[in-house]
Amino acid sequence: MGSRCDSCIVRDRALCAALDPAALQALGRIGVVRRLGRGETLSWAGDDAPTCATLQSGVMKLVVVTSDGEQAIVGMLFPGDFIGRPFGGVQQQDIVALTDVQICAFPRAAFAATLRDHQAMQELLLARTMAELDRARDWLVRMGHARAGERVAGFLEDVARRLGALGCEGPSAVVELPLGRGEMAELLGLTIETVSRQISRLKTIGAISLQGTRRLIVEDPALLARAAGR
Amino acid sequence: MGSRCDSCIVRDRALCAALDPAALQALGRIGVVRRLGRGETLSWAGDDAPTCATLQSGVMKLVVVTSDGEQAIVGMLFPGDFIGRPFGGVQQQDIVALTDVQICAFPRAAFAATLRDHQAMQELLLARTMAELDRARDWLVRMGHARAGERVAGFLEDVARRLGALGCEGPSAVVELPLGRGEMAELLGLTIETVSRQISRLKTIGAISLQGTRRLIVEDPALLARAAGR
DNA sequence: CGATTACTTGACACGTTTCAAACGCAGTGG
DNA sequence: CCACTGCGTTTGAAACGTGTCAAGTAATCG
Repeated sequence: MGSRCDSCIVRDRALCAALDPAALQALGRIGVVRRLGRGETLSWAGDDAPTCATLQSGVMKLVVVTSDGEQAIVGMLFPGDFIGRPFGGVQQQDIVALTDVQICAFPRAAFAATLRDHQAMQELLLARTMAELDRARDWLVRMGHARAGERVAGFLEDVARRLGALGCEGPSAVVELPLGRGEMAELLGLTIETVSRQISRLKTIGAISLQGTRRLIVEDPALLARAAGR
Repeated sequence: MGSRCDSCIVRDRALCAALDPAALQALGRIGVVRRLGRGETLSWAGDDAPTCATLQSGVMKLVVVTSDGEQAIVGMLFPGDFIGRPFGGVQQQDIVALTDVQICAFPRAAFAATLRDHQAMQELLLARTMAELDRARDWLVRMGHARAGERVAGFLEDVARRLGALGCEGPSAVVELPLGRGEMAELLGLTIETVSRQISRLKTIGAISLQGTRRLIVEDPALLARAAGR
């Protein structure tokens, strides 16, 4: 374990450590900081997506509209994550800010050129994309085999960890949930009502508590993990 | 085992078209053909996976063992698909042959070196990995929001298409299913019984018929697509 | 403060799982 | 050739969990 795990700081450090300064400088020259407010859409599914970017702060979601008109969230982006298709291909999802976010945007052609000049960066991007694939497959297992209670508990655990609040300072942790109940339902393939019921259940067994509806306190991480089926 | 392979990825048209002959020659020099029988495991989850490979013929599955001891199939590999982690990272799934298969295996270090020498190949691999990610996310939507009937119909449609039998010759098509009912259940997050019932239902409405239990005939592709919810 | 939105809780219907049994087919030995 | 056995598949009945519909409560914003 060690220091603050998995938070954006360490992720950035991993990126920095793996890259030589020249590569970072090259990126800096073509990058532009952009801010989006909560709810704003960075790009739409089917767009030619002329920009790539890295997420610097905040949380975003990847959304697809299903054939029956419902929205399904197929992924979340946390600080340090990469956005875009440097070598072509169409982004299949809308990318929407769940909180106020700050990104560093790169024109696609320029970003691709920078990748070509800096092997290590391209290799890192490939390794990350494969890691993302593993994460998507983990969710696939969850969606296929986990009951509602396990999905909700697993999601809360995941968010707490990826926002850096879990496993860092003592037994309990506080997180501001980036998603409302409806969005959790879209992500987990459940209904709002079921999500709400499962959260209530986690409260009654003492795994978590809430301040308002969005501030989550993980009272008993072990209990939460067990509810998630791990 | 296995012999030299001069045209390891010839079956992969897209790859060939995108790559210059020098890159293909370079791959041919380091690649070795291997065959696996149905049921054999190429590599286990957690292995350091010292080889990369492309699948030349047959079908393979990616399997994870869940915490409760069940197996879940999180992906399938068809001819032309890539296997492995050229730049490190641990393969998180078992890779098992569903049929007799033929692969072209590359030592990881040598494959990585070849990628470094041939930019276009590495870019292609990245693009493919991102496409694979999209496919995993499509399944994620299915697993989250589709009913049992839609999952089964969607799966059959997908297999028929990826094995090249659909959309090629007229209205009906014949496919040898690479998975038994139990494996379909593992893939779709259902039980054997439910899969069986849904297949029976697709027969009664005339979308498909069966010869034995594994030879599938798509009688009405449009009807099958509608049952899949598209 | 009221209006609007988001969340929670309850009762019932529906679909999937679970448990159980029957069926069909391939391989084996009488 | 047939009965027997083992395995995968199909079918049936009941239990369970989640979705649906409806109402009530808490939070947010003007």
